[in-house]
Amino acid sequence: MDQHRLHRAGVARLTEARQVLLGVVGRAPHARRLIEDLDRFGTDLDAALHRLPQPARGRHVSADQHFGPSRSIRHRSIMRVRFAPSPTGALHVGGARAALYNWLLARGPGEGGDGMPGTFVLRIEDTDRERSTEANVAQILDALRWLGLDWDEGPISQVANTPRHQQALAQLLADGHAYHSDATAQDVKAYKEQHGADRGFRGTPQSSGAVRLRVPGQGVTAFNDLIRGEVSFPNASMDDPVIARADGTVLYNFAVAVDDLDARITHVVRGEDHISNTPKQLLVFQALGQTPPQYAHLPLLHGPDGKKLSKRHGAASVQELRDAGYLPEAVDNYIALLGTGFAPDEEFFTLQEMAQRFRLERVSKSPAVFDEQKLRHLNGRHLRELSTEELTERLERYTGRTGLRAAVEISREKIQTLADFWPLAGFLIDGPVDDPRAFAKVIDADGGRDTLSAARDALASVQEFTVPAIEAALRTVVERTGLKPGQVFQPVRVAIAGTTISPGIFESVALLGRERTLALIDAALAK
RNA sequence: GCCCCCAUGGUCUAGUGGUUAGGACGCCUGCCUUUCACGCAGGAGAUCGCCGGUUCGAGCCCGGCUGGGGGUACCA
Repeated sequence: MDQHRLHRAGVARLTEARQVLLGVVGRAPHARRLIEDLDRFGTDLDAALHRLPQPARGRHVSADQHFGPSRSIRHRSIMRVRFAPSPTGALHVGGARAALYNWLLARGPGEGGDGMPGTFVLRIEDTDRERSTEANVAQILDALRWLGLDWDEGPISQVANTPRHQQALAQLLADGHAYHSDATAQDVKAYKEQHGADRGFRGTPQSSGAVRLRVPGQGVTAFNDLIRGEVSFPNASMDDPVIARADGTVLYNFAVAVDDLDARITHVVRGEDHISNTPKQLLVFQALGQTPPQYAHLPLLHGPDGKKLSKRHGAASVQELRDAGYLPEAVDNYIALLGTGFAPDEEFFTLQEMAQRFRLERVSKSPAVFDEQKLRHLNGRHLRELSTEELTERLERYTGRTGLRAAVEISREKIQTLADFWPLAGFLIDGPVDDPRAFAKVIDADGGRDTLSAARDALASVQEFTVPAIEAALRTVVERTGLKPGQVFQPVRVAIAGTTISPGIFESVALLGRERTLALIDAALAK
């Protein structure tokens, strides 16, 4: 269709196409060749257009092996996406975001807004049998559930698909798309020293050894990344990748392609660290004679040092975030924000709202730095959205304590994470904490004890021990002494909480009750 | 080294040819006030990485450069 349009446009457009080529692919060798072709064929549109690949996304071009979005895929069926973590460790926030984006895609209004629900497939990439563990699998599933990211199919174990992998491998071996080779890493290195660093390794077929995929000597392997646009790799610079070990077990780049094919995945959305794996997988699809899915590579998440986020940057796993008292709602909201905007002037969203608004093509191309401060802020907002019942439940689960409801009620406006609760309100349940500095500064200070005992007397004579009555009594002390409110309230606070941080003082006193409050004040005065 | 990707205040983003470059986090000031937090009202902070080009006009288009990142495994 695009070719026809070009046809109609005539020769004049050829010059423009040349310009586009120059702009888009720059000085890549294959672009040079294409441009030369265009120049050589001049007005021979048919010949030139034959070489001119399908424009994708309006004006991107590619050459040779092109795997762009084809209309047949786009409109053929519902979107099938997958998240495929390898169980070699806990679920990282980077992985969590990849899972989230896939989930948003599947739960969203559908590609092109056709309203069709998508399917979210969960696959466990466990072909690295050295490092994969069952415990990690369990932990990853647990983290996904906690985040509220439910899947429609799976978890599928990649190793369970071994027979199919073997069958596909045999096929490639039989039709010459792959060959055995016992070349070692040293052999590859030596090959490059001899042929040049930008020369991909090409082995010679042998009767046994690992299996390598044949990469074409010429041309490029390109694809239209849904986030980045055209991405292309010169075939000549790619090594023939090893797709199966000498013992016959398959490797990642081969297994992924076969599994994505079998699961009829339509969109592969994953981290940018996979971008250079894509041509290898594309070549597997091609060797198998199959149409590949569309790809979208997410920018990586960085730590404050600008490097790929990892354990050394602190709370980098979902479990750690949970332990730090963050809410799944906030974690989802925050990591979704790291990479795309949902609205020009608002950032607070629920999963459902994000699913409605999420657009793959709007995802940022540049890496984002994980900023815990902002997560805290968002967490506070989500926390305040919760009903007191719900928040109490979560807090009781988090602290392992019960009977927190009343304390939660008077603390909820003052905490940003679940972890903030106990340091603020724990004294209401377990009694005052020990903070000698606060005691010295507030009670041992000039007049501290006098004020405190005046406050004690006032509280002792309150008729009904309610918040308004308590407040009235203490304010009377303020008036009578001529002190500032804080000078009266702080000693009481330190007496009952042990420290200067607590929920509202009247509320705290009321919750503790007269007996306990007076006892605590007496104890403080006696200290 | 080689292949690939990226580039708007400290951080996350909006902005696709004409804007005083918008919002959020953080920071600062004031209000509220009982500590903390919330809320409200203000403020500081960006030569839109640099240099060219196209254009009457460029953060937006093109090229080069620089910088950053990813990959470079018989790991995933």
